[in-house]
Amino acid sequence: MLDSRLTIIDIAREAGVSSATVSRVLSKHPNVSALTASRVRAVVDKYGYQPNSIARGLQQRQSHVLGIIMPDIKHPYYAGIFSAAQREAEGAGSVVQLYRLEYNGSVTEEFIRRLIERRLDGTLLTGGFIESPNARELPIVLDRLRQYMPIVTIGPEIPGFECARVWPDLPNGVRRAVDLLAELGHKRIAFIGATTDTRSVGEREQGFREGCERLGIEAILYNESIHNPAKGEESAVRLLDGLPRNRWPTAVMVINDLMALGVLKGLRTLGLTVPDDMAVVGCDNQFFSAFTDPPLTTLNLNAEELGRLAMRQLIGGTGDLSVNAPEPIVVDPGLIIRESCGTRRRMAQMLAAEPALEAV
Amino acid sequence: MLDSRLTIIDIAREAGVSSATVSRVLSKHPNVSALTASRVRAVVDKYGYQPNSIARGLQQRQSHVLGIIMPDIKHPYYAGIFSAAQREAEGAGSVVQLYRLEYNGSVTEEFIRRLIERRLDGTLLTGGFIESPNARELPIVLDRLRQYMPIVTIGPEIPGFECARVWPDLPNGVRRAVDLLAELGHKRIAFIGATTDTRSVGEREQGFREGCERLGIEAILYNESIHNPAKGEESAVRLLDGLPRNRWPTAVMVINDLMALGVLKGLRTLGLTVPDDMAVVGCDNQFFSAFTDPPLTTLNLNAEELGRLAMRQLIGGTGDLSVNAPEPIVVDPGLIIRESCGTRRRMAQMLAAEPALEAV
DNA sequence: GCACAAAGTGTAAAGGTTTGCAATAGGCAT
DNA sequence: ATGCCTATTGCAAACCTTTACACTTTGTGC
Repeated sequence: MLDSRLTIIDIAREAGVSSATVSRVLSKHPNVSALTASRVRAVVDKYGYQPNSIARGLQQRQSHVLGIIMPDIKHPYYAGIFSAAQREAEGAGSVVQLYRLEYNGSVTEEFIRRLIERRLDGTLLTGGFIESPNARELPIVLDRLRQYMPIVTIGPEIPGFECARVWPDLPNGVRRAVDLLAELGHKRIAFIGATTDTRSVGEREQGFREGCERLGIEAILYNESIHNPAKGEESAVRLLDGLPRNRWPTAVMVINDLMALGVLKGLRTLGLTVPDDMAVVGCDNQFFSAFTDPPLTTLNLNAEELGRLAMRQLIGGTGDLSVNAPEPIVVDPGLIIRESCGTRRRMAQMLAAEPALEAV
Repeated sequence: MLDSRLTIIDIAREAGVSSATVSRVLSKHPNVSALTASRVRAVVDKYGYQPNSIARGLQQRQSHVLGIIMPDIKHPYYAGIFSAAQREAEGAGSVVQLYRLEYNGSVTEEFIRRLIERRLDGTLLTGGFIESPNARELPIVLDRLRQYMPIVTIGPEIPGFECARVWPDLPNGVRRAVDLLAELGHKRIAFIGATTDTRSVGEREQGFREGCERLGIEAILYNESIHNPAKGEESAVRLLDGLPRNRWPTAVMVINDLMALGVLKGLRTLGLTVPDDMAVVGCDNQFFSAFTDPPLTTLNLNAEELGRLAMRQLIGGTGDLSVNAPEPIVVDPGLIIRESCGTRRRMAQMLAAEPALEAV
């Protein structure tokens, strides 16, 4: 770890100029003669000198580092956001740091302390913790954070805290899925995975209720706050076991694809065929969803689009305190129609009628 | 963004002490009286002062930032590594930054420049780009990077570059899977997804060959360098189409679970039943793998374990240039036996015989 | 009372850049 | 020649901490 100690002053001395000049050469400042520039660059190359971005950060009072707060990078939804956000930041010459905050965690003073300390240029915030309906002190803590850096969130509005925001319009997406099922002739639809824990789940449920109500469809809500395959399997079985045969739904919407995977398995063990005995619609469009048996109709939340747009806002300075919170950017989930929801023929008709639907 | 300008000197003035004392209070230096400490802390709290870690980093010549270089955070394997590494770093008071480097990218001067500039405390390196057999200049570039910071890699050895390393022992894992298939009576096994692109694939293939050879099993290699579900489906069909019925394998190993998902689908469309007509074994143990139809027998690469161990090395300073490269830490992939490889009865016997096998 | 140690605190330098301002030099019109 | 303008460069302060060193108190053992 030798030449890491090489400073701009060493380069300046060697090139016979002042450190100011070297700095100007390196940051492509116009006011420097071509001759000097080339001489400086030669010395820089000769020693392989790399400017110290920490010192630069101190001087410029910006770190070119952006923080991303999310619960679980292993979840493909968050991974998609993170990936796209990182790419966007990279394009702007910045780098991203991940700050993990568990699903059920809360944004404490101590937590934001870590962010402030780092003097980040901004923070992108997403995950269940900003959706908890009983996070009373959340707006206060976030206000404090905002004194130090711009904030952009991905998700539903945080009551009492206005900021730049990108919003996946889940109510609309789910409503659209309900529309599809109605078109396919379903009159009684179940919703698996309802919970009051987080608002983005609440939004799906809300979209479901509204969609059903509007079309006069009987809505059956099945509560389950853990949304994994195992619980999906269990839920499917319990839901149907708990109903007399003549009250069974003919279609189920599942809160996410992971859980839908389990639902498919549960239905299979009950001897039901999807979609003939029961249509299934998921939510998330995970990469395995096109390869379930049968392939899963689902909502595409456009995680990468969300991440890209949010990061773009952050970099563009829209998250700045001094600017009034702009209207949220709405990202409409696309409905991805595969086989789990009904016949190919019907699909083809739908696609012809509404080109907005995506088929994959 | 007001009080972000508050410095340690302001606090010192307000508390009637010197900045040195404030610094000592904040970094819990012992030589400071309880009285002074409490007075300083009161002022700190009153103004909500947060030390500037950039200035600290400059002074201490360490950033408490660690870099992670990997191709694709959306891939669950890398997400697992990243997640565990982040957690480990967080525990040590550091933070991680993601530097993306595409699967087929190469570690250029320009790329490491970005890392050096940031004065990271260390780098964790993993992904296909360090496995490319024709990356001639890789050791040179990495040597340069190492002059600035410790490096730990996850994966096979990089020829010509010694460093701390965590290695998922794929040959052994695959060999073990072959053993299992042999035990189950298979005499002809295909391997789908062979390629010469990256060495970690090569390692799997090598393990497969060796395993088969040792047991006198006929090995059929099917080359395909793209490892996604669609290619899996196609590969399964082509493999079997290309062989006379009496030369068909009775089992296939697939390079990863994602591709195996497609293989399952391909076999289904061919009218074959898994595992009765054809046993299938994947590799990765992705979270959907327990919910395919039938559930997939697979190798668990222990991504999180890999990430944790690598980061621990990095933090522990084992990646330091001055230390000779230690023996690599070997992580043995666990064989996860589900239904896609054969009968439950046989499984139970296996499990009883070798407790090292994991069942999920 | 004295020598000495220990504890607590302050001073100032250092860490590596960037940048406002001043200085210099050269070009050009007068 | 003179004065002015512009292009180029250097000087030095500022960014905000940490820490080696020095100094002052206070306490202890004799």
